[in-house]
Amino acid sequence: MLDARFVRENPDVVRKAMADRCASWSVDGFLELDTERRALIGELEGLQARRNEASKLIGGLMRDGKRDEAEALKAEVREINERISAIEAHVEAADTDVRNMLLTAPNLPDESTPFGEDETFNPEVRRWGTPRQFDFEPQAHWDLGPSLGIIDFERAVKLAESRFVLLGRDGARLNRALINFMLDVHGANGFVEWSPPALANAETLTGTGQLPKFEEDLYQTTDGLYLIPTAEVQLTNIHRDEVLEASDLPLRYCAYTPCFREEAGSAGRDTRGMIRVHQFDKVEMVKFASPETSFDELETMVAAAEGILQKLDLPYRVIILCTGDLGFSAAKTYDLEVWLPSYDGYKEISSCSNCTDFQARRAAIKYRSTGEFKGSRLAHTLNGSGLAVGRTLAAVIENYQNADGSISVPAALQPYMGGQTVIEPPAKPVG
RNA sequence: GGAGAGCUGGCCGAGUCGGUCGAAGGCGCUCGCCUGCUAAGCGAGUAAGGGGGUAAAGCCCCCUUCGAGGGUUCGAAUCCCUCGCUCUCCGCCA
Repeated sequence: MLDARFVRENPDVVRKAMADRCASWSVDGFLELDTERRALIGELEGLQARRNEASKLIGGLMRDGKRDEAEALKAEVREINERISAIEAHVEAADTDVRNMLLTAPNLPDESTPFGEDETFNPEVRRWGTPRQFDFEPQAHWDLGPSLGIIDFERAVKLAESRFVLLGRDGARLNRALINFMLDVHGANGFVEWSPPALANAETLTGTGQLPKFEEDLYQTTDGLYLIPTAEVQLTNIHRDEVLEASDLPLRYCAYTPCFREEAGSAGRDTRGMIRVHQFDKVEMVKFASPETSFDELETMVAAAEGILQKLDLPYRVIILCTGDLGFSAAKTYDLEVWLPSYDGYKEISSCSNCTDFQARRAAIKYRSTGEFKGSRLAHTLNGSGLAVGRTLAAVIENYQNADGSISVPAALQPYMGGQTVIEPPAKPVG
């Protein structure tokens, strides 16, 4: 959420930010609602002040036994109250209008976020590793997985519907190995591990920005809870309505959770394999930082995500999202894209963002510092995948495949696979 | 699911025959004093959100908030109703 006062005082800055984002949020529409709201509040508070004053007088008159004068005042206050309740309804409506509008405004891009209309303008920052040259025709994971008996798309449809995945045998074990490996690496880097609920309430999802604007992307339960689309939601909201100590910052958290997404509006995209599915595993990182250090923390968060890919020896590149491609809550975002032979290109596997005070304002996440400043300030929140496990699994399968249809287990994962070094094709066809 | 107790400021915790209570006291914190150092001690200050005033930092005025919402009243942390959450006991259960 943007600061209403900032929008009021810097309309041109916000206008430019929205234009850069190709967002349709109307600054003028907001200013109009905001002005109306403040006028109504002024009117209401004037009446309330008079009522409070009169009530105090009544108290004194009653004590002094001046009943008649008190009764006259009471009658006056009754009248004031009628006017107050009439205006209150208007103020409430104006409050709701302003808040709703503010809740649908995306974050302001940081000045270091490059301008661009869409993803084709995202500049590449760096590459790591070299895509492997195969001396045989490499298979896509959606072919290789089923033939190895470690991914079963057809039965997943039977169990749920399309865009779900059933992992089996060494596929399930490899998936679990990846989760444990990622958590261990992040833990060694100082990220505190959590295991949060997979369901979240509306307030939580509003705090991180999924609600109210993106409800159609979420699975909702019959009693009003939502399946989390990412652990970012829970990790960030851990400190909702809290005041942190500056000396504790930055806080570095991580968690493994399943993630659930409706993928509304992406019909026809990435239809094959486990790249875009309704449920996937992810290890997520979240940081709480002071405004002074948050952009440095973003760099080290990207490095932490890169560390996983490097240890797995998977080629990748880092891009920075331009203004037109930036997510709703983010001021600056780096994407990590892993090399996928089946796509003959790089595919997003991690997204690391600094949301500055945008989520903190929604979720009331503050920090205080004795001596440095009075009161409390909004913290900055950051989040990043470290990494999307399903896509990592697909990348491992494709990049580590051998001519005989087997898969080598990356060295970093072997300790998590009981020392196993290769996943072999089954002796007889998988049934 | 049944019964009971509770939900107050950064934290703990007073506060019910409704008024001067945004709220005693304590802890913590800030500033100052004192003390070879430290600890202890002394004094003052210290909730959040919103609206307005001032050129502006400071500052000043006002409104709202004692789990949430509604009601009674001139006036509610205090009375009534509904809901949520926490705790204890019972039942059930991975």
